[in-house]
Amino acid sequence: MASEDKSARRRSCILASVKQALNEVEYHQLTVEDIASRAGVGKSTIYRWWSHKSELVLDTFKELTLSIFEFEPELDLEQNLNRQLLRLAKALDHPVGRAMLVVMANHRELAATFFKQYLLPKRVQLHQLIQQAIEAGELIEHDHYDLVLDRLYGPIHYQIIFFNHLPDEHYIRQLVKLSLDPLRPQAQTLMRQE
Amino acid sequence: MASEDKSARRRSCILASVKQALNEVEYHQLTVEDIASRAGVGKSTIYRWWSHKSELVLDTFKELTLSIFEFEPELDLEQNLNRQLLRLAKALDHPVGRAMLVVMANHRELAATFFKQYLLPKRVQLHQLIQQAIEAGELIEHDHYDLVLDRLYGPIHYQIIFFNHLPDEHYIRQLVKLSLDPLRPQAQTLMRQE
Amino acid sequence: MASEDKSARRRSCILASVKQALNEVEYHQLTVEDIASRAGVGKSTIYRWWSHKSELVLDTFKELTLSIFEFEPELDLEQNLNRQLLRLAKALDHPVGRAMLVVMANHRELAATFFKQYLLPKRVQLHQLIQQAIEAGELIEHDHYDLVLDRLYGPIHYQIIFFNHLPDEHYIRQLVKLSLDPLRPQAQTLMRQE
Amino acid sequence: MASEDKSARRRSCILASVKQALNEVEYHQLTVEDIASRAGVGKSTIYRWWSHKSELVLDTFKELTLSIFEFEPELDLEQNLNRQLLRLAKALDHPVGRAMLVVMANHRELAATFFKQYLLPKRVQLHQLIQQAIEAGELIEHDHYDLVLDRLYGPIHYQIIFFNHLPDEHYIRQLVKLSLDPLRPQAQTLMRQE
DNA sequence: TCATAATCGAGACGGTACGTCCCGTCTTCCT
DNA sequence: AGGAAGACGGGACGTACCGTCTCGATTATGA
Repeated sequence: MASEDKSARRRSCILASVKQALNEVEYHQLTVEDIASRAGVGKSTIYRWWSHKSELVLDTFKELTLSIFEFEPELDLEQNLNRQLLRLAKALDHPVGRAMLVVMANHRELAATFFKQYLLPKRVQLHQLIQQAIEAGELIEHDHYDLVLDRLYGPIHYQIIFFNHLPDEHYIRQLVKLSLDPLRPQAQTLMRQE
Repeated sequence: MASEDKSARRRSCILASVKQALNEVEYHQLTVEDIASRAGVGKSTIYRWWSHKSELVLDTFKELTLSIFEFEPELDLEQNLNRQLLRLAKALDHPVGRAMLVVMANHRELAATFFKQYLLPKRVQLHQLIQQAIEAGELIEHDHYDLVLDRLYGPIHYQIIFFNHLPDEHYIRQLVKLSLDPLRPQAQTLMRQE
Repeated sequence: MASEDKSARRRSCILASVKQALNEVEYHQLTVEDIASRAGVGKSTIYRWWSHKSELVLDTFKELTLSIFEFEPELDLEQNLNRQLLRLAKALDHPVGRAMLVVMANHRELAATFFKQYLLPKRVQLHQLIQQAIEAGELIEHDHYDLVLDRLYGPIHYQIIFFNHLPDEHYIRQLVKLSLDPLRPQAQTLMRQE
Repeated sequence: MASEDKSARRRSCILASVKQALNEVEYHQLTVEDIASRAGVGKSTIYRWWSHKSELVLDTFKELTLSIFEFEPELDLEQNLNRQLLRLAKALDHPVGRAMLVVMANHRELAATFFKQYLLPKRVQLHQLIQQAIEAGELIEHDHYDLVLDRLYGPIHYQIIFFNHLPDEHYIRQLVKLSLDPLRPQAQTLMRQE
């Protein structure tokens, strides 16, 4: 229906305005009024769909990153991890990602919901990929999956939040390598590498 | 001198009020006026010493954690790491730590200064400790110190910010073990453990 | 239109709150926040329409005195002057008038604008009335209109500001008489009166 | 005693600083701290002698005008009035005079005291001068002394406060003439003049 | 084809915290 | 011992946005 189209177009126009605004100012300088006027929309239209500024930002982040978390079946696990973590790092370092991190820090309840509904599933996908590799005999079994994943995700977030610095490709490749090598069947001679 | 004493007492009274207030509300509900009235102090006194609410929170975190980052010379590296990271985790999970994380996310410039002046030195200490272990032959040499440290610090911050969850002692011991084992001279049989 | 009505009602509600507040405290104790809460209105609503507390007070004085400066065509010049100056005196002695005088003294630029736009026109009206009397032959011509008017207005303001005292009807009648008598055609025997 | 000297010097230095400051800013921008630093004096020294900023300003006005209200016995009444009112007008138009007027408007109680103790005596002197002229047969008797005086003082204050304008010599001479002529024994032909 | 309803922009509103300013007091330290 | 220097508690200021609410103008529909 025409009106749904219009609604949808308006919605993405608003999210685009959030993105545009965040390219110019940080989250705590972001105003709903500014977003509304950029989108040529009334403030009430925004509050009809999002109950808070923070949710608006989370949704913008979602829209922006929906496409980047897909696995490439033609690539192997390591390559997929490299690709994925690099994309994640870039998304987090992007102004919208920064804003999302602010919201996560600011609003614990909102953060919990967003994490469970959006971020956690991505993590689960990755977990499953590793699980498949184990079943395929490419990786040995172990009993600290969470740690393995945290040691992939954690350093990247840490670099961005605390060093204020986007990890480069080399950093990420090394990170993935260090995480996977000990899990390989012939892991006896690891750490002699590079 | 008497006046310095008084000043110092007032200062710590204010910081204590911040801590107390953060035990009741989150950072974004924190009010300078509330802090002032808890401390029995005028708002202007606070703004005389701290230019923003955020700096006040960072200072409170500093005061709270000054004592926890000392190494125990009688313990070995692994034990020291365990002890230290557990304390760090607890500090970050504490309301004041949470607030500090919000400030870090919110104010990038302030965050950069705070990190360089306060957090980074702690990290450097830890780095030196590892370096000493290498020179003592307890650990082998390698060339990705940053990664090693990020893989200690990152997961802890990640757990707290995203899972909203204080890592327990077991998690941390495992984290440290996984980080150190590959660096030990007889690393051939690692990953068979527990 | 409904919205204009509402706006106007809110406006006069705010002005009424100013008046009410000034009945209890003097100008320098007057608080915008207090006015707002009396009017059941947010501080921002006040600042949306008036840029300073002082303008708010001037407007309150205007509203209060709009109706008192009309000439009564059935009365003669002297009676009109008596009536008018008495009303003026009462308005100035009223708490709102006092506050207006404070603002006039305090903010010279604001005072100039207010005087030109509001007070001066009233004075001009009075001047024209005198002029008409001259043309009607009731008063003789002369060449110091300003002085004549200043000698009517000046003493009243002076009494109120410096003697802190509302001139009574008798004072004003005498003031008017002394000002008009020398201007009457048969002025030869003046000052013998009363 | 030396210390009294010093005290007195400090006192007049403070008053001079008030005057200097008022040459640069209006009363409501005047700060005690600024005065203190101009005078090279601590704030507490000021508050030791004056309980409020407003009293300080009134005292400054006193000091500035002490000398201008003396009658010149060699001049006749009209000349003395001219001289005196011109000086008064200039004093009121001076920044310190303006500030005094603000204080008079702002603080009614303070104003009452100041008026009774300082301004009223001057007015009484003038009244006595007129009384002497009556007794000497130069002026006729009448029964509205207050009005006569108010019609001298009032217009001058009115011009300064409302027209924001220092009355010139001509204005004042005319004002005095119009006030005195009707009181002269041969007052029959007045108002024909100039 | 026109009334009638729904939708939306514009932006005013009550509210709250901000960070600033300056008051008049109080303390400290130097001379 | 007294005074400059200036920190202090207090409190109003005027600003900035929040999230809510009201109002017409603009569409979109159904009689």
